Amino acid sequence: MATRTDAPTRREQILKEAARLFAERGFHGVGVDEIGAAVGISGPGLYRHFPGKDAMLAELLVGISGQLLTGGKRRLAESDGNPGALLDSLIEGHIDFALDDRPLITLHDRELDRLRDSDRKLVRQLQRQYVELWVEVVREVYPELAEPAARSAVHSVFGLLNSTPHLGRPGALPGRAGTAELLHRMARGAFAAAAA
Amino acid sequence: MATRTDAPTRREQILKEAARLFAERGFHGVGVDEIGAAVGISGPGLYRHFPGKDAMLAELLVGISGQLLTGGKRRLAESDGNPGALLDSLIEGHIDFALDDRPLITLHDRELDRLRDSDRKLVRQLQRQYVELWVEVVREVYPELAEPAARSAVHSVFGLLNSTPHLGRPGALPGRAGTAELLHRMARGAFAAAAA
DNA sequence: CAGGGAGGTTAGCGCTCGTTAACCTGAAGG
DNA sequence: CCTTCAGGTTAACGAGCGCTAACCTCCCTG
Repeated sequence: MATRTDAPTRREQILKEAARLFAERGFHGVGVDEIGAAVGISGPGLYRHFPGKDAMLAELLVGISGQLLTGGKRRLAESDGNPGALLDSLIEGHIDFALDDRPLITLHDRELDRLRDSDRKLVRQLQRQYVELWVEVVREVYPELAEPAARSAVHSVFGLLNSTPHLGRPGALPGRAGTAELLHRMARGAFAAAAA
Repeated sequence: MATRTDAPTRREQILKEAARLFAERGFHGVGVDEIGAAVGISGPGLYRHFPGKDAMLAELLVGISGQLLTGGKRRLAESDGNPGALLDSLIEGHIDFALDDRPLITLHDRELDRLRDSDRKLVRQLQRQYVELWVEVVREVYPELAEPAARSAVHSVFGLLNSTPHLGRPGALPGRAGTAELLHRMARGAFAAAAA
């Protein structure tokens, strides 16, 4: 990913603050006035950048799902053919995302139902592709794992990795690197145990 | 747990349906008219049973946290001193709850912020006690695990076990027993890997 | 058999919130 | 220097929702 050095656009500011607020108090729990206030403009000014409140949520959720899938595909493409290393890479990518974008992770499985049908279908499709990518890799590493069990295991490991929002806010733990490593070990251990 | 044979009271019906609706569409996303309709009465009739919509959510969340903690304490009291068996018992109890009361599990970590301060504090306190109970048992089984890491591991395993709402709705997997066993193995494997 | 409470009903109030309308302003461009 | 337009502003509308008021109707009980 190219490192951004230029200042974020107003649109990006809005999306970031909206994500934070939606994660904190839920989509219906946040008013447009609050979102506006969070970026220094007031209420209806948002409508110069988005057609409506729903559109912000939609863009956030589609963006999340797309980013996860794109990252997964990139790691798959960069793989040297070692399934174990590829699974480690997928885990690492997911952990990075979960640790760096906690609000988005929270939204990801919490506000999907508030989307218009078309957007929801798109997000679901992206999510499914991401899961299937994992399932295939997991089954290469653990061939004795049947497909339904592998899919359940993947969903469960996502639950494990996505638990970061519930961890003490200011990394009261071993710090970011330590937390990442702990999560990584647990994910691997969970998969191994699933296949036992 | 004593098996209930008598019909559920109207109050219990309301709580059950409210839990389902809140889990599906969020607290703010559900109107009192819908909750009423779900139990065959209409809107304001609910106010014969609850002082308000907030009270329903509060009773649900306090009930969940209390049930989890009570169950955990009971298992602790019934333990024969074998920490490994006690941990298995805790895992089993949590899985039963996650599988049998999916909507409540969903609410548990999604709508806490909608509560009045006093209720939220109570729920948080119950949750904390439940976590600490697990942390102590985990550290007996894996003494090499430092306390912060153990607490993180417990939260992550909760995330793993609470992922059941994301699994295929009608147990498309190995069935309930198989799912429970898979989750159990993964939880154990995750703890073991955390301590490695 | 009167009376009262439990548990409903419908009408409607008041507030919040998403959205639109109308207007303003500063900076860029010919 | 005038125009244009991106990006704001405030006022206000309309819908939805939580909740209350007022009323109704069984059923139980003294």
